Amino acid sequence: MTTATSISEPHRRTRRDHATETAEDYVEAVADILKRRTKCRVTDLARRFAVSHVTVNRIVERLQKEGLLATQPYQPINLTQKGKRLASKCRDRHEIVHRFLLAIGVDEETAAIDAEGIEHHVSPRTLQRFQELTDSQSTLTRPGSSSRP
Amino acid sequence: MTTATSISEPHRRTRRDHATETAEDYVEAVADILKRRTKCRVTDLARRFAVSHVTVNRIVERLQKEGLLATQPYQPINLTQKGKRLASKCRDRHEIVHRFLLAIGVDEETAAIDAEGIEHHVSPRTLQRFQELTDSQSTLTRPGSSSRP
DNA sequence: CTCAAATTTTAGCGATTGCTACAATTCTGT
DNA sequence: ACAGAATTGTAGCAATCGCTAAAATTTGAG
Repeated sequence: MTTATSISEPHRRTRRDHATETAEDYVEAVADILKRRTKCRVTDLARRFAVSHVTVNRIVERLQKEGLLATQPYQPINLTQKGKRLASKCRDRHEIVHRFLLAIGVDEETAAIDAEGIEHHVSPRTLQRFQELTDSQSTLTRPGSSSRP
Repeated sequence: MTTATSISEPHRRTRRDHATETAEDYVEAVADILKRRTKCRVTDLARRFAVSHVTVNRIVERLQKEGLLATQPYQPINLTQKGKRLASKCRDRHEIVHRFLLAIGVDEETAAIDAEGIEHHVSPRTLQRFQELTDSQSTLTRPGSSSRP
């Protein structure tokens, strides 16, 4: 074993992974917005992510090239089939994480925030355990008494 | 509440947050390497993160400007007091997440990988629940029991 | 319809992180 | 001590994401 300290699998190529996270956040957001309103526009995404519309525009452009989003100049944004599939997967994963956090006694607001950050880093195996433990809500929900409101 | 759709707290300014994650990963790595060997060098970090030594070099330079790392040209890398404090905090958090994943029945390898990704996104409150549930290892460790009730 | 408002796009800047190629320095074996 | 190996630093490129300013387009009010 030449360099078997503990390097192998972990430690992602951050740059690429961050771009992937962005893609997931965006398709998830577009899907969510389309569920509430009739169309999703650059401005909607800019508000949601609290960034400028210019930033959104460029990211949408990239995701279009990657075949996740579809749009025409000055027109609303739609999901491709590929985008819909990814959005659905992300949504499921997101909800499992969110419900799990609630199940172990994390308050609603914290759970919402943490789920956003955690969702991209949960492997299928861990996700499955989250799911199982949320379903069989054995004795998890037992925080000394949920925090103070 | 002007725009209280559900935007407020979540959704970080990714760029800044990613830089912060990198900082945490690096001080944590430097601390870990210094615990095993006598000194930490650029090459060690390049191997660990599977990136080129050039990338490491530039990041070390940035973290030095931020007062987390200390080094001289062509010399090994050390942690400043501030860097040590951050590394210690990250290490604790990392271990809590890791142990929690093991406690809920995730296999060792998956737990190691996921802990790396999750650690940066766990709030103090969620971390506390992780800790509490790991300690009181009630009925968590029960993988494979996918029996339907 | 027409003109102003809202929205979207383009141009251009900076920061961070990835790379290769090459130069500079330190380390090592003889 | 010295030459070659290993390590570290520099130069310069690209991708992603953040911004402001200004141009282009669409929308909407009168």
